[in-house]
Amino acid sequence: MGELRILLVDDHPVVRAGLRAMLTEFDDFSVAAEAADGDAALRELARLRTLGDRVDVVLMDLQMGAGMDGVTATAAIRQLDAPPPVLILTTYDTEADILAAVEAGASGYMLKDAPPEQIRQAVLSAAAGQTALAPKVAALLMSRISSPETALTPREVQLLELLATGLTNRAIARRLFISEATVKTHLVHIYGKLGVDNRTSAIALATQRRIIRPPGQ
Amino acid sequence: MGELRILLVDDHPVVRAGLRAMLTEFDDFSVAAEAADGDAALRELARLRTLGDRVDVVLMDLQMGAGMDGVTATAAIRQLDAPPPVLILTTYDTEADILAAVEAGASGYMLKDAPPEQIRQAVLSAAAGQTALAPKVAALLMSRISSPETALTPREVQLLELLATGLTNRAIARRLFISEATVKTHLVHIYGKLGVDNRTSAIALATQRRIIRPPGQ
DNA sequence: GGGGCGGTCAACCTTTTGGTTGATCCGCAC
DNA sequence: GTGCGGATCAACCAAAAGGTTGACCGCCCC
Repeated sequence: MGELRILLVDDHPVVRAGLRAMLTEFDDFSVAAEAADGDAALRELARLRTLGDRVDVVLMDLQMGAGMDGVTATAAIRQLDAPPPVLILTTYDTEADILAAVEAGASGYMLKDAPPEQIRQAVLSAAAGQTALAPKVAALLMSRISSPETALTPREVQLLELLATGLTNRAIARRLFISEATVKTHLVHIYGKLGVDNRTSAIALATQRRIIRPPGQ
Repeated sequence: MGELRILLVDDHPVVRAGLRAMLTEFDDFSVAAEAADGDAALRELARLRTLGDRVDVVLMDLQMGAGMDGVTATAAIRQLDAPPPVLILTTYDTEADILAAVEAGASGYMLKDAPPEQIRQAVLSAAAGQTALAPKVAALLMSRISSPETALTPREVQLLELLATGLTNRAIARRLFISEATVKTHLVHIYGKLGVDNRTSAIALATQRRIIRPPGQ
């Protein structure tokens, strides 16, 4: 089938240059186009299609400084006719990121610290319509489906979000029109599920796991 | 003086490949060696020196998955005889990172989302013994010295970082080999400067103002 | 050598938070 | 209709955090 045509999506010029160098070192890949965010990726994809140009794999970062993020872009790409497979290549292996990416239709999830050969193999797998997961990612998914009892309820997540803005129990109670006692009850449940025993580590852990956004967007 | 010899230190093979490609595209730079963490960087530096090989600039990431982190490595390099200038190239522009790097003896602080030309210029400046700061970093430092009464001291920033990881006062005290009383004193000062009155809002505000990185990143 | 500042510590008190037990109400599933 | 889980609330106690006052030391600067 000749060389594989790749669309690189990453907001860092350094990373794009690295992927380009790494993939084209052996000549089974070529870079069809580059984009710095999701919007640009969609534009490039549309442009290439009108040119009759092929894209076999989209290599997509998740964290994009500005513009459309990787998950949204992935979902948008999968809405197209005969969409190319999207392989996520990112820095973080957090639960929420992975779940969101898979739900959006990604066909793989690799980490940037992977050795070049692993990344090349993943691109090949994606192009062949197979899925490719980094070992760490696969392990995390397995451990998660085996322990659903620690999932937070929507109300608990809402509490956690207010907690992270720095509100006291009383302030949270007023905000939600419930009593302080109820807030405390929710917090105890949250701490139990997260395996912590105070609000700051709850915030730290929930931020790490991408259950909530870091304070300040 | 011929081409500049550079030591690349970054835990991501992709990023190293990108920097290599980006810097050697025009032939005023050449890569003397690469390292995936601080320990390896020191080893490479020693090895190159015994070979009589020159290193004009060390290009260093701060967040290194395993091994010695960038700040520690920078400090160690600056302890050497006739140390090469160390240019930090990282993802985050938070006050804590910047202060720590400058204190460790870094001669510049660039962000990975910078355009290639800016990075090349920064490397040239560093090699010439000048300092090179990304515009965002420079702006942050300026705003800091223009309002010194509300500026946090390095020690206070350090406390704030530990605070954000979810540690209790006692745990912070043990970590820093000081008493709990001292921790509380620092916290009162921090709250006063930030205009808050509890630890969670201090974390929220400090994250928003990019004084510290969001927990777990 | 005096003054300011950052960092350290102690004692004391108030407020907030954490943890437990037990209870009511509601919606949904079997 | 019985049972279960989520959400609500109260009372109580223990622990942690917040706030104040005052103190000492080392360092740099004028």
